[in-house]
Amino acid sequence: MRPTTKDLAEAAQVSLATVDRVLNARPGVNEATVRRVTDAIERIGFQRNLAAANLARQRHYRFLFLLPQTGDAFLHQITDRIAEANRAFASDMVSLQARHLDTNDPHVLAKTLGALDPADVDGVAIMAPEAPQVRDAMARLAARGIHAVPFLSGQPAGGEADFVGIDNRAAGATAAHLMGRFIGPRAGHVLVIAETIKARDSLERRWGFDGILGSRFPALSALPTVETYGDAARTARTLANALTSHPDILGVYVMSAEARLPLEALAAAAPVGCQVTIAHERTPFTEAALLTDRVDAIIAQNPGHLVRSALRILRARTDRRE
Amino acid sequence: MRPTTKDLAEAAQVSLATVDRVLNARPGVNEATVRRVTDAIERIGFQRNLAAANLARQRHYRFLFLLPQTGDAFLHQITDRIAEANRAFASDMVSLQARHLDTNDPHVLAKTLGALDPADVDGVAIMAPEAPQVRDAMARLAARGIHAVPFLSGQPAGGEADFVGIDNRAAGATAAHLMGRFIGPRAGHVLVIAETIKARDSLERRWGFDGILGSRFPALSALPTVETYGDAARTARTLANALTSHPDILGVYVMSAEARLPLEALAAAAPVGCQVTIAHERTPFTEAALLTDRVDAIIAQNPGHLVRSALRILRARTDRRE
DNA sequence: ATTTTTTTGAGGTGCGTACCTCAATTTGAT
DNA sequence: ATCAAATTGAGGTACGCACCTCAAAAAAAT
Repeated sequence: MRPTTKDLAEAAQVSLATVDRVLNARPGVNEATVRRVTDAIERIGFQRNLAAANLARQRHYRFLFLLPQTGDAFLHQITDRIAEANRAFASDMVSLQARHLDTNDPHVLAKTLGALDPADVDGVAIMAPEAPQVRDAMARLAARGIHAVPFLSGQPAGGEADFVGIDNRAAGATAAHLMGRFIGPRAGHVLVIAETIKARDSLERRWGFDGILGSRFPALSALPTVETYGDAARTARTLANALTSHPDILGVYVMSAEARLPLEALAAAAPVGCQVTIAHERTPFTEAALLTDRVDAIIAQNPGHLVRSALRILRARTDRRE
Repeated sequence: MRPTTKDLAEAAQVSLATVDRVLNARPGVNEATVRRVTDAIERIGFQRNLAAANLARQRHYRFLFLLPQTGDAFLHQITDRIAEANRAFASDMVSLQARHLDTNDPHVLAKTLGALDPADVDGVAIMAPEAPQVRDAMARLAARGIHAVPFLSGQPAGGEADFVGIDNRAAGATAAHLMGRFIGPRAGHVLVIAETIKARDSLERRWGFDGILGSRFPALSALPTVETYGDAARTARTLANALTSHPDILGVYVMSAEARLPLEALAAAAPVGCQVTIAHERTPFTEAALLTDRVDAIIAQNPGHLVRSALRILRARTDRRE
């Protein structure tokens, strides 16, 4: 049988009240007594039953996902999975909610974070580009007892190194490897496209990409990142510009999660198969592009796993464990 | 406030005892009354509090991982993660245990499964090649109320389609894509190596590999699968044979989770860089091989995620949800 | 030695559910 | 109408823990 607080009290030769004081770090316990209890915890291998504890303190986990408001396919998958997880984990007393806002505007995001009430929310998963205001707002969140986790994109690991999503530097490096191998011995330029280079994920992918391309494939050189800002006209224009001023573009790396815009612009500007094309995230669009050879590789992450990972980390932080 | 059984009783105009009878499917309730309660559940959005329920019924989850006994690096990572998850989820009343046995011997495995007592174990994750005896043993397990999930390798989806691990057909297809693109326009043979082709994961990888290679890269043809049986001498011999009888081997696909044996044999039999080499699972060995160009690509899965997925599925099944 | 302060114990209540017993009520069969 | 069977209700105890109060005991200060 698993030891309970009662067993612990007996083993430590103290009362249940004292065990409770020690376990929940309440004041007014002699140092020596605390040690008696902690020793006993080790000795009998006591493990707090979190379900019972949460029941007693009526705890429920309320987590919020702050996401961009673009209507892209990958983001839809994420929100679907959030809704699914919300249903699946309802019996575990967790409720998940997604809120869409202009995550590219640090003011809006910081204001939203500032308005969060610890009485309503226990943790937030934030998908937004890095910005000083946001970082400050997150620090203030932590002070108010709301836990925040960078989700996919995001802020530098504040203190602890937990971040939900793939290793973006490694993803960029993989893209470079594939690009170099697929292109082969020819020499030329590679076009790199992002929604905005202000996003940390794009920066990290670019970093990983450049590292490998420079060291392993010196015949290829990557052009400065083209930014789409989610604007079709702008994307078409800058992309056409790049293609005409650099006729030797052998590859295109689309770093942003939403590949549709750049890929459509590319299809309009150049015939299929001229460039080795690598994109991110599996969506109906990228999948179709892969099958019709308009894309040569997709680097994808599983939306369901992403949501569950965020949930797992937020819950662990709320419980103050690991 | 979240509705409780008490609220449900009130909403359905019945007593708590009847609510309990309906919720736990106890006999002796009029059909019309059952409907009254289920309607009320829908109406007020009642969700059973699993933590409280498990507390009351003193439930704890005891799951067992049955793994091969080979000393390979990937398997070590898995067992490490099992131990880690065992620690991390102890406060959630789950205990994980790993047992190593000769999973290639269906008799041993079936006997082990047959000896499992529902009083000791709630669920099992099984990593073993497919075999009729094992499938039967799993069916009998289910009858005794012990839930089983194929882990990485394994049995066909018995009824439900849950399986823990990557989509092996897709992995094989990816390997073929990379192989074809890396090799380029040359024509020749590709060597495929597995520990044993009796394992379903190898079969599925082979299936996916052949599908893509045949349809997309007709210049390449894959040789019959070479089996290592985990035996170094045998591996070296058969591999050398294959290389001499087919001087035009342009690529090697190592399907087994333990790539070390085949890769060492390959290094001994052929100079580095003669063949495009693709393997599975990230281990210190394969990582080093990747960096020194003895391997061109690794298709990997995250051991921690694998273990947590198995845990999540086993727990869901034990709770009879989804 | 007395007072004050610190530390500890004893005991209770409640969280939401499971599971049990016994009586009360309703329904169906004769 | 009578009896048996089926159905429902009322109430209790338990699970492991949090959190509260009040008194008792021990230690420290005077």
